[in-house]
Amino acid sequence: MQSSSSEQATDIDSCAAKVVNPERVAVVRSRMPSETDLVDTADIFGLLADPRRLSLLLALLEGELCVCDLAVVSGLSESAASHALRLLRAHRVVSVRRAGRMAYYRLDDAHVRMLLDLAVAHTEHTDAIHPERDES
Amino acid sequence: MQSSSSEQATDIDSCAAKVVNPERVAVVRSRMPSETDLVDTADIFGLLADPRRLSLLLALLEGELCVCDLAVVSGLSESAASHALRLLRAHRVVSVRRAGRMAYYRLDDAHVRMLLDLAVAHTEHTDAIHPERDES
DNA sequence: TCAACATCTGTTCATTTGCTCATACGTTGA
DNA sequence: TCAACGTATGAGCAAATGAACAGATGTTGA
Repeated sequence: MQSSSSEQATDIDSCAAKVVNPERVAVVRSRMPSETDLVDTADIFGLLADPRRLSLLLALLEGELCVCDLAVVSGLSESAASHALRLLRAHRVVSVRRAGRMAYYRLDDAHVRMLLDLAVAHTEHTDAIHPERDES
Repeated sequence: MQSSSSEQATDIDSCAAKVVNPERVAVVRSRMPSETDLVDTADIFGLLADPRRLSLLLALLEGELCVCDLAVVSGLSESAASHALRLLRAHRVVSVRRAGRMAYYRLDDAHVRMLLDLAVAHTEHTDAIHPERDES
C-alpha cells in the first residue's frame, strides 16, 4: 500500500476524495489485502455462492465420489455436474482420480474445507436466520 | 431430462437415476443440509464473492465507518458503496448508526465475521495461490 | 470389432449482477 | 430560508453467470 504514514496522506484519490476520518481510513487501508488477494478470495467465495455447487462440495466433505453420484446428490444433471466440477477443478478446489471410465472427485483445498465446515456448523446451530427482508 | 420413448426401454429413463455407490450416496444425502439452508448459505457466500464488497466488509472488521470513508477505502463510488451497503444491510450483514447526515456502518453478523477472519488469515499465509490455471 | 457406458466439452440463451447516471431525501450551517 | 452536504434510490446498461442441449472422447465387455 502507499499511504506512507503521514497524517493527512489520503487526499490522493481523485473524484470525491473527501475523507471524514483520515486516520481510520489510513489504518484500514494499510491492513487491506492487495487487489490480487481480494480478487482471489472473492473468487473462492464465488465458488461457494451457488447452492448446487455448494452441495457438491459438502458431499465431498465425507470423501471422494464419482460424477454420477455427485450429480444425484447435488440434484444436478450429469452434464451440469461435470461443468461445475470442471470449474472447481480449474480453481484447485477439487481434484480427480480416474479409474477406468469413472472419475472420482475429492476436496483438495484445506481453506475451502474450513469454510465449508464453518458454514455447516453455523447452519446446524442457527436455523432461524432470515436474510432478504428489507432495510431499516 | 425427459427422454421419453427411448428405443431401448431397458433400464430406467435417462441417466440421472443410476447410483454407483448407493450407501455413500445415502449417507451423504442424510447429512446434506436442507435446500433452504443451502440457498441461505450460498447467499451469504455470494455477498463475499465480490472484491469491492469484500473490501467493504474487511474495512469494517476494525469498527464502524461512514459511507464516504468506506467508498474511499473500497475503491467504489459513493453511490456504488451505498448500493452495496444496502444489499449487505438487507441481509443483516451490516447495520447502520445514523448521526445527523452521516451514516456509520458496522459489521453485524458474527458468522460473516468468522468467515472474513478466516479468509484474511489464509490470505496472509498463502500468498502463492493461483487459481484459474487449467485442469489435469 | 462394436455398442453401451461415464464423463467431458462447446454453444446458445435467459437471468442475474454491479456499476453509472440522474435525482431525491434529510441535515446542517450561514 | 436556503444552499451545500452526506446519503439513498431508481432506471438502464454491459458483463458475468448458470443451465440445457448436442455431440465428442476415452473405456469396458461381448
